Amino acid sequence: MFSFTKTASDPGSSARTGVIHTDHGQVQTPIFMPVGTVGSVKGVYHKDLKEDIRAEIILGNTYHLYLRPGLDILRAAGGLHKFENWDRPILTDSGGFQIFSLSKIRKITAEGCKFQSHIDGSRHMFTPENNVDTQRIIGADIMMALDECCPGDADRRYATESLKLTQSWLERYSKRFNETSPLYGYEQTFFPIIQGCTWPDLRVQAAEHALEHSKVGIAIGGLAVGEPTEVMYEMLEVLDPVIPQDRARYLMGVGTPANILEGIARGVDMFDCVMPTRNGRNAMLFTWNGIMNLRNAKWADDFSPIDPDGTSFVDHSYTKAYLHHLFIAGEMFAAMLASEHNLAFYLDLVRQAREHIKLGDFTPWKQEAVKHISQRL
RNA sequence: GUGCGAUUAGUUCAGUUGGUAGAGCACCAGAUUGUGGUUCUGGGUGUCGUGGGUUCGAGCCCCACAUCGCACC
Repeated sequence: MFSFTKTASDPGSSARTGVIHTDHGQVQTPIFMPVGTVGSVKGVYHKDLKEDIRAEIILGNTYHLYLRPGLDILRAAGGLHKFENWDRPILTDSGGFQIFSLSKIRKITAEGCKFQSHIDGSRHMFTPENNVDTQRIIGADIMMALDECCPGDADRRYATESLKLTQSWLERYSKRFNETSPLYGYEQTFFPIIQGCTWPDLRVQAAEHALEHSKVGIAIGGLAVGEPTEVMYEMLEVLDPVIPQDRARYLMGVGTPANILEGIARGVDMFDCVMPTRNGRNAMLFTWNGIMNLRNAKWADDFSPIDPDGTSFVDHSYTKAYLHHLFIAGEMFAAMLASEHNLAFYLDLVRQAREHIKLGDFTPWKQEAVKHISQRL
């Protein structure tokens, strides 16, 4: 039975721990979910993802998987889990964000969203109904509702109209979800998404509506899309008391290590972000001591381990000088090592957060940690 | 040996009728938040082969030399 159970809470903040039960196993929260857009966490073996990084759940993306390899292949493969050989939980984003960020030519109507493929320009349409069907075929444990991601600098009028559309799509999505069944023998659930841009009253209204369609969890979307970080935190503080304690809260697309700890302090349980992998491929490494750009010339002759405090085997097997060399040489191994390190760090980050919540000293621990992890090395 | 051509940033090259130099890549930095192995922003790092000459002024015109390339004895 799909469920979320809160297991402990921090006395000094809204931070809490919990467990999500799925047919593919449990997920301890707070959790960070590595992003595996097209059915792979770029450059990382599944073996390492499980044993070294200790990922408990990964993402897939409906927009990308729908375009490639396409629904026929995914159905024939028996769903994404079998296709990519991942037996732990998967969450799929609906593709609403990609339509917002990738497609130059898109037309949003009450019916749905027409868009052109970024690959070949072919024309497609997502509706709440076919988006449910598509995510059924992909077979994610957690499906995300189709929404419109409102830009961070949108005006009130746009945000209001956008929210109305997201809400009507949610009702149709929910209806379709309840009329259909999983295709592969394990249970699926879906998370509605709270929009409302940066207006507290819109956010509250969005949350109350979304909660009507929430069973296990609920997502907070439309943040970290251009608004100041402080505004993002304010929105989380507005939503925290509105969302019942028995729902998993997922802050979509966030963020930096500091963002994650601050999000946890404001009651968020789940995070995903391309930052550890995409920025990792671009030589940015996150550590407990701060952020390094391994392309910088100053690492060229630093023969110390990549990260003496790191939990990944790569942290102790290779030196900064070597990784610097690989980046300058354009070797794909550089991207692999950096991705592995960063994901291991992100998972260690939330693991330690969980431990300190259980110990009851999360708040002072977090304040100290944020100082260190944010500085530039 | 002779003739022709070349020589400008790390590299490949551009450089107006003479007014102390630019571009791509590389390099050096910064950005990146529900991923197109990206993308964007900023930075010029130079004894214009060497030495003379003409000129108010030479990367550019003239002479010599050096090096490289091609062709021909």
